[in-house]
Amino acid sequence: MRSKPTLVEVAALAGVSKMTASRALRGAADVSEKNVEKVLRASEQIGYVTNHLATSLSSRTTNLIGVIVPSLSNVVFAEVLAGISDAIRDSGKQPVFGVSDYDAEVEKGIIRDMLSWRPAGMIVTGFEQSLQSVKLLEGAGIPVAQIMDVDGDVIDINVGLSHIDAGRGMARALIDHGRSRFAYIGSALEKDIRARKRMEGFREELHRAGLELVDVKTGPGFSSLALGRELTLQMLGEERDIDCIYYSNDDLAAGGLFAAMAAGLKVPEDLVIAGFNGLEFLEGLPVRLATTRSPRRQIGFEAARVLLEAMEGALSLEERRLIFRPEIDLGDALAKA
Amino acid sequence: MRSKPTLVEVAALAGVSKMTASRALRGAADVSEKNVEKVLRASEQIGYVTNHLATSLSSRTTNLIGVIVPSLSNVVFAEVLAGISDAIRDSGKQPVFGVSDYDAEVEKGIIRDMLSWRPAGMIVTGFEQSLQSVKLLEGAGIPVAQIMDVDGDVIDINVGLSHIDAGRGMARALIDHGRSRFAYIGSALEKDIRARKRMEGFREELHRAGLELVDVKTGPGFSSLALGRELTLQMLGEERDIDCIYYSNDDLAAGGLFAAMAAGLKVPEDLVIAGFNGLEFLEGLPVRLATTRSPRRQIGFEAARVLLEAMEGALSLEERRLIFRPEIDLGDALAKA
DNA sequence: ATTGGTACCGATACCGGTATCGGTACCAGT
DNA sequence: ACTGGTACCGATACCGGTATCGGTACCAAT
Repeated sequence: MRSKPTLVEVAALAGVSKMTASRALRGAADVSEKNVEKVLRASEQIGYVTNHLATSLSSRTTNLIGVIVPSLSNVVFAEVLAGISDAIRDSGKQPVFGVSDYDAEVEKGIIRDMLSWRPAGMIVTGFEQSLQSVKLLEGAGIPVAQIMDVDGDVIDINVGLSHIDAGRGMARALIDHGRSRFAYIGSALEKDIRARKRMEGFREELHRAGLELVDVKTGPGFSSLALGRELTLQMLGEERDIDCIYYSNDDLAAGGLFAAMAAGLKVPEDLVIAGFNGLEFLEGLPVRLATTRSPRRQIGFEAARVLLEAMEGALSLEERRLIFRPEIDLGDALAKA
Repeated sequence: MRSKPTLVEVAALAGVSKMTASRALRGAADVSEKNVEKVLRASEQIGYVTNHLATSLSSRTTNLIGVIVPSLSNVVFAEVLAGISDAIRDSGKQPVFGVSDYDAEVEKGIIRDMLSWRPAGMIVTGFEQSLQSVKLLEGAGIPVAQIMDVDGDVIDINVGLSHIDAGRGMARALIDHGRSRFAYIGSALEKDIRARKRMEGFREELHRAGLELVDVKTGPGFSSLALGRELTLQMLGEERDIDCIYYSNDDLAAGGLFAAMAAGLKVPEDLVIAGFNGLEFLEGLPVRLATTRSPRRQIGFEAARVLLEAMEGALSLEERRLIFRPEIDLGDALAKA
């Protein structure tokens, strides 16, 4: 099988040196119009595709940006990735995605793999990197952004929101709304550290108000409607007279809504249901649930933007931190306060 | 900034030639135990990370597999990617993801970018590649898998299901179930070719039974609960006495369910709602909707598996085709037939 | 005619690895 | 002592580009 054409072949066809061909293809200066023309035509004709391996090795820079998220089955991260893509669209940079599955060991492997391609920058989720991962990232000599969370030790760049605050804020809002018998339902808290932080913030704020969680139920696996429904049915069956349930996310909360409906409860009158994320699908539900809108797309966008800037010139410490304030929305509960 | 350590530095520290260091690190033969030991220790000590750019350029092979999906906000593709990851986990290969946003031009750009890294194989979604894309892929001299769909011109490897058949099958099942006044609700049909194929298969089968679509509504954007709800409310408002709506996917269908509930209709007794995909979240809904289960994770897995095999040895034509039969599930409608 | 500047071009030396091939050392067999 | 085989090692030549630097041609100014 004939292998792919190389630059020398293009150059030969165009009747110039490979150096001139290289310049022409890159749109560099110091090439005559005529030759640019010839090279482009030659390149087109034999279907030349640049070999980035050689380019990057030679120039000692790549256009790669490594991005690691914990999951893709969660739309949240799809939106983060979309934000990142938006931000780097016209930069000539190229994102490379990896999924860690909420596992620090897996993440370490991905980081190693990615660094072996000498990316120009890295974006990782949260602060749960293993010590080795941190060392790898620090040693890479490239800008590194940690996103989504802000409660942790920053390696270099940090863009996100405080999940502890998010939990506190929701608790505050719900207390102000007049609720008093709170419960919590979550899943995979051992892995989803940010969900746990929200729960802890929530509990803390309750505590400050002299309240506590009447009941807590957690289940295996990640956010799923069915699990939320299941756990909620169980909880409601125990007749603890709960008037508000905080869920670790919107998916579980929606499942909770169906459970409440099945149990004949009015939402939000009898039971306020609060989730987290502010996912779009909430708008299609029969009831507007309470939630905290996380600016996930923006987080992706801004993280990538700052990363690009950091790749250009030096940024000050505060330019490397971006903290978003999550927006609390009580949904239908607000109207009926 | 000191740049990353190279192989020669490892070799120097270990007191061997870089060739020996190279062999030791790769676990190749022809190196004494003693030297392997020394090299490994030296490598560890200075934190050596192999430079894949050089490795791949030199060896003229990469461990990269390019994967292009149209969207990530659709869980379906997240699951496809998960299947692919599973399949190549222990192969030493590394997936690289790209998102085309259902745009053939964007896809072409991504294909170019990916090919410039000389991947060992490519996986693309559907058959909607531009002519240029096809030429690029064919010229790359690597195995190429087209997934999800099977109704089209195959470049090399094909793993998926027939969406036309899926549409036909659902129509057949619903007719057999006793429904007769059908409507269709979909979104972004101009871009989502597979959804359109399902619709056409559906319509065709109705036609064969002497029936037709009483109403068709489509909206902008992609699958969303809110849109499904909206369009369904509109449709129900027109009082066309519809007893079954086929949606382009489960998300819209779920929105349709809420609309039906809001309109006081009993599902599935008064109105059968049918979607597509068999997403997990259906299990959390108050009613089991009708749907077609697409084996998306398997498709990803098998496509990657066949791709890997194709990279090893030659595969016969039929080994390069895998057609899954979608499984139709009428949900609660079945019980109440 | 000489000088200086500008525009353009190509030879050469890498980038950081691996393929290849020709040693050297050492031991077994005769 | 000589031969042949095995185990191990390193020099060298690439892979396919780009950085660098030193030309050459040509024109304007002196």
